[in-house]
Amino acid sequence: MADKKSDLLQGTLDMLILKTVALGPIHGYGISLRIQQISEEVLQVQQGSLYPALHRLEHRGWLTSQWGESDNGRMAKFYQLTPLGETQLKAESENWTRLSNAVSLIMALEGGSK
Amino acid sequence: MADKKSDLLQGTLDMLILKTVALGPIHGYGISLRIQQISEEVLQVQQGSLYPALHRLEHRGWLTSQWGESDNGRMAKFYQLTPLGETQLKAESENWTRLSNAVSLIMALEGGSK
DNA sequence: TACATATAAATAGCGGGACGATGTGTAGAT
DNA sequence: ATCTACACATCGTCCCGCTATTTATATGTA
Repeated sequence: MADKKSDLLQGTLDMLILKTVALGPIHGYGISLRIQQISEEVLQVQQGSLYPALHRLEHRGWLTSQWGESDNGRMAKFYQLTPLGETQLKAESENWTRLSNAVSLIMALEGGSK
Repeated sequence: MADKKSDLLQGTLDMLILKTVALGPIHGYGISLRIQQISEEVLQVQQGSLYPALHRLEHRGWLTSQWGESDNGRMAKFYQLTPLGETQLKAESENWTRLSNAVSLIMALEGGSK
């Protein structure tokens, strides 16, 4: 209610996933752990956000998947980036830089109160 | 379709409005112009996003408004920040810094494609 | 043995919010 | 007379992240 801080910046999840997968094939659960670790526990990807997002990205042709075995011998679905996905990642990355810089321009202005 | 780049980073609109109003009383239409100008035409606030957001913020007690006369002698609703709004702006601003830095951590990683 | 925790995937339902489309009205410029 | 800019507003849609829940296996521990 009122202020409900999200664990993510809305709209960045797809990009974060693509970027993480771009580092090398990895399964879904691993993606969420990696994002959390690299962001120093700031970003947290809920499973209810993660899996729908993965299906979305696969459905759009940015990712492909195949079942394999994880480190501890469990079945897991491994994702990897398609060429299309690479293009998309680049586009989203540039868009992020553009927009976040623009936001910073506003937020850096002097004059809080009065 | 497929890629539909937004004019904003989702979730930042409230903060941008609060920040813009914090610079001094200003009317709605003026807010959208200011954000556009300061961001060097990168950020564009659609009217269909702007006015609902203003009402939302006012309803939450972060802004107050009163009718007045704009520069060119037209009627316009001028908004100003409440103390509560100031607190909120500060909170959202800090959250933005925290999250956007975290996103940058991920995006700055080496290794795009193998 | 039983239980808890971590790993791993998935879906359903909800709610917020940004957008496009549309509507109203005035003032100034061509 | 018409077009553009100014100024406010609402409606419907769609996207997407969250909570909650389910299913299942492996490891560790009491």
